[in-house]
Order: sequence, then C-alpha cells, then structure tokens
Amino acid sequence: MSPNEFSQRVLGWFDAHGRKQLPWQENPTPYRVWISEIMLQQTQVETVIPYYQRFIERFPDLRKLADAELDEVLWLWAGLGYYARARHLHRTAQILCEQHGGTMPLDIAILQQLPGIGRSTAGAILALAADQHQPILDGNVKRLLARFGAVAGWPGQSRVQTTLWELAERYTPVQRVAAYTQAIMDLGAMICTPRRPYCAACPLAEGCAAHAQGQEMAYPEPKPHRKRLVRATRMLLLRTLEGEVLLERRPPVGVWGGLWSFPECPLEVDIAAWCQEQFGLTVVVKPPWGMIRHNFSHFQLDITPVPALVSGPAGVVMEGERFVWYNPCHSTDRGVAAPVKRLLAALATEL
DNA sequence: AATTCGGGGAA
DNA sequence: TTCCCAGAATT
Repeated sequence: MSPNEFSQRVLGWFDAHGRKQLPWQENPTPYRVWISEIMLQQTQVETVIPYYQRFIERFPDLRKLADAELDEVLWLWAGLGYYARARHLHRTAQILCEQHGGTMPLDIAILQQLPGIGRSTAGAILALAADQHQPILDGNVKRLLARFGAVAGWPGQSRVQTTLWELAERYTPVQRVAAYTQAIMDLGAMICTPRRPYCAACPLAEGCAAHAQGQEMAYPEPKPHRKRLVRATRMLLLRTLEGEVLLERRPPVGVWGGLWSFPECPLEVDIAAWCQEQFGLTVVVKPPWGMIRHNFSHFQLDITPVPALVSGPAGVVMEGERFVWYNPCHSTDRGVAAPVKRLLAALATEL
C-alpha cells in the first residue's frame, strides 16, 4: 500500500469515526497540546481528562505555570504517577519564559532538548498544534505499524525502534498532518487494540501484513522475559522394600523453606557412595526418570528424579525433625513443594 | 542497550 | 495475577 493511500484511508476513517471532542482538541495551542502530551505519556485518556481540566484551569498559560511553586504543580499531579513529568513540565515552563520569551518554540530540535520532551512528544506538539510535517511514535502507533508491516522483534530493542520510526516517517502525510496524527493514534487505541483488534472495521486491513498472515497477535512481540538462571539438581527417591521413601525437611530459609522434599544429590558425585556417606545407607541405584522442569520467578530448576532401592537396614536413618520415611500411598499431608507432590503421586501409582 | 519511574484499567 | 498505556531520562 502506497504511503498516500495509507494516509488517505486513515484520514477517511478519522472523518467518520475519530475522536474530535477531547478537551485538548478544542483550541489546540502548542501550550495546551504540550500539557496533554505529557499527561498522556503512559497514561490512558480517560484517566487524564479530569487532571487536564484542573491543570489548565489553574495554569492557563506558560507564564502562570512558570510562576507557580513546584509543590502546587506536584499537588495537581498527585495520582497520575511518573512525577518526574510534573517536575520537567515546571522546569521547561521556566526555561521557556527565561530564554524563549514565554512562547513554545515550534522547532523540533529545540523542543527535543527541553526536559521531558523526546522525539515523539516533540513531533506530536508540532503536528497537532502547528500542522508541521512531523511523525510520532507512541505505544498505539508502534503497535499499529508493527502489525501493518509485520515488524519482527520487541519494540524495546533499538533496532526495532528504528524500523518503526522509518515506517512512521514514510506514512506521515504532508497535508492534514494534525488530523492524520490524531487519527493514527485513535486507530491504534480504538481499532488496532492490544488484544482482539477489530480488523473488520480497520481501513488498513487490506494492506496489513499481520492481518494477511492471520497473525495480528504476533506483533508487536512481547518483551522477552528475563533469562532465568537454570539450575539442575537430582532428587533421590530412596525406597525401602516396604515402599516407603525418604523425605528430608528443607532449611527454614531459602527455596521451599521448611517444606519436605527428597534428598538432593550433587550432579557430579556417585549416588551410591553419596548415600553411604550421608545416610549410612546401602542402595541400588536404578535408571533415572525423565527430567521435571520447575519454574520460579527468578530461576528455573531442572530436576532429575533418581529412584534407588535401599538394600540394607533403613533404620540407620533416624526419623525426627529432619528425616522421615514416608509412605506415598498414605497422603498424610506433610507440606511438600509442588514437584515433590508430583513425584510422590507418581511413586504411589507405581506400587 | 537495558532499567526505571507508577497508578489505573482490562482481561 | 499480568499486561498495557499519547515515553523520556538515566546507568
């Protein structure tokens, strides 16, 4: 789809369905658009509206904001979050009053140097309030463009970000930039929603690469969850001839603190020798079971269960605070971790 | 290049 | 619970 057709479709949709009654859309001066853009960073429209109205009523222009106490600005901001935004707003108002004659500079490079104004916000101010040919790239537009172009990768990566900016530049028209900018954001917020996008109502569906693949939800790719550390361990299923299995109470602190679990044997040592040394038990080691993967919030534990038969006297291990011979068929609840519970259940059915 | 700032709303 | 939201500054 050509850039011209893209923007024409977006504008056509906007004329019929776009939002045109938002508070900052009436009398969209650079100052009012600036305030709204800052408030709308990472904050939803419905949340912003009452804050915006109070803020504009108290600080109707740049000078009033610059002359105010920071505390009052912060007070009006309370509840919006990201309070650095309020500090930057106040500071920028003072800078503009001292160095720019109390007016908003309509220059992308100057705007971007002001506290709290990055490329997208600067572009939005100039596009919406001055109809300048400037692209924006907020969360809604990122999602829409990532789908339209089937842009692979997580938008948090700088390379993906660069690609999306290039798309934003390509499709931003020269005419009617203000309407287009509002429209592309509205499309992202109302049609190209994060879940269940309304492709049937989308004017861009025809040229949308993700839609063509039937893979709208595959873009943009989610943030890759932090690489969890992988730990591996062996859990020994030491069984007596009577079918009882040895459980050990874990230390009170750390993972599964105080819960009962199987003895864990280091990976590199010989199991039979280790059992003799640790417990005085003579065992016959059997082939290991399939690995069990257990996920914690901060790491992943790969458990290899190793069954072994106690061939000598089991009584050498004294039951008490730390050890117990446990019959897996009698589900006397002992407080065991989830994977241990699975293994106990497997032992019970094996009998 | 990855983290941080944050409260609110939706699924 | 998790994810996401009209992002920018900081390390």
